[in-house]
Amino acid sequence: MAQGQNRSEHTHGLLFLTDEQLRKGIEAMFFAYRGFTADPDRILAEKSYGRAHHRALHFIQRSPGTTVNNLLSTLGVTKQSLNRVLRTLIDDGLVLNAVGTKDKRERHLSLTDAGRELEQALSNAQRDRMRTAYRQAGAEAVYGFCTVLEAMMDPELKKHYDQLTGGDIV
Amino acid sequence: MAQGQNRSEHTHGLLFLTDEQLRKGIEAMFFAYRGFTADPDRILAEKSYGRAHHRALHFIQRSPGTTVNNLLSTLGVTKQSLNRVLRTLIDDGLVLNAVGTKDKRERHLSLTDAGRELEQALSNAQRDRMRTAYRQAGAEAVYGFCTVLEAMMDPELKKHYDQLTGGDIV
DNA sequence: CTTGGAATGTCAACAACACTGACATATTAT
DNA sequence: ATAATATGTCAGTGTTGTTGACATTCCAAG
Repeated sequence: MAQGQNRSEHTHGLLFLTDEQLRKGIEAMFFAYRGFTADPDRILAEKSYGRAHHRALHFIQRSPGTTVNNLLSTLGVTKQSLNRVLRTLIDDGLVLNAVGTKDKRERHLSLTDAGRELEQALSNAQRDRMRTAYRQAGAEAVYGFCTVLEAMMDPELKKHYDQLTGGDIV
Repeated sequence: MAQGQNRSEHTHGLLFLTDEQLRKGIEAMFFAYRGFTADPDRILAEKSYGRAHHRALHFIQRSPGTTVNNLLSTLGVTKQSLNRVLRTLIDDGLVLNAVGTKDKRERHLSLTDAGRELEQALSNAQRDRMRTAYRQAGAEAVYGFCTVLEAMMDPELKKHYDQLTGGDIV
């Protein structure tokens, strides 16, 4: 692994980046994302749910009472696509769909106890891998990890990210 | 962003990681991966190709003359799924399929000039974003980024990654 | 109060990309 | 000769995304 030897060098304060280094980063993203989703995917397969269900559960847990429209722009899919997933989650008693009190057009989404339970199981599996990777890599690496990822986001998505994370807790 | 203030602390040499920090990493992966694929996706949409075509082109470019079986285990899909994609790429004249000289059962895959051209276009788009993110984040961050991603990979996939990248060039 | 637009839900059709299972064909290894 | 390997293909299925169209409900502005 040649720890620390081959770190990228500065040239006039600008990073000198070879195609090789960039391709390595691209492949790292590809292979890591597979690992990132592998554990929850196994749980989901048992319950015949998919990754889309996981994402919905995750962001509803993260912002209880959120509206459909808000969830739509966070996930970046069409309402038809989200609705299919949401329909099964509501029918299966994992998600609650409450008509807004102030604006009765809006539906406020939240998790039921069963929903929280599944979300926890999925989240635990994913966080376990994350924790292991973080510990293996060390605090400095984790800081760099988040910094690069944030710089890779589309500005529009970065807004959602910042709103969710508070934009401060590394 | 509170640079450097809230970095994770050590406790007896072990990272102390809150659920919040882990969830933040999870969301960073989600939003960043969207950005990661956004630029090539736009090019692919024009040519009515998909992400699967991009992945095939990428890894064939990376290991010219690779066999179908090798590509299969790198991509982690079924041969039927890969074949569908490969079929169109061969028919469209982007990929060459050569019978093996030593073992005639094997097919060795490589890119044609047209294939190299498209791969370059896709790769450029993806590397541009990567380069911008890298420069924005700095050398230390890039090093940490790769380290965490590598720690997140499944061991089986890590092998492919190491083989491709030489496992040394950060 | 009527009208326009916003938020939501739903129907239908379609495409990409993954899966399983089964089967065929060379070719190599035993 | 037989078994195993590498590849290709057919058929069917499921998840997740897309468009387009249309209905409902409700808020807000004229």
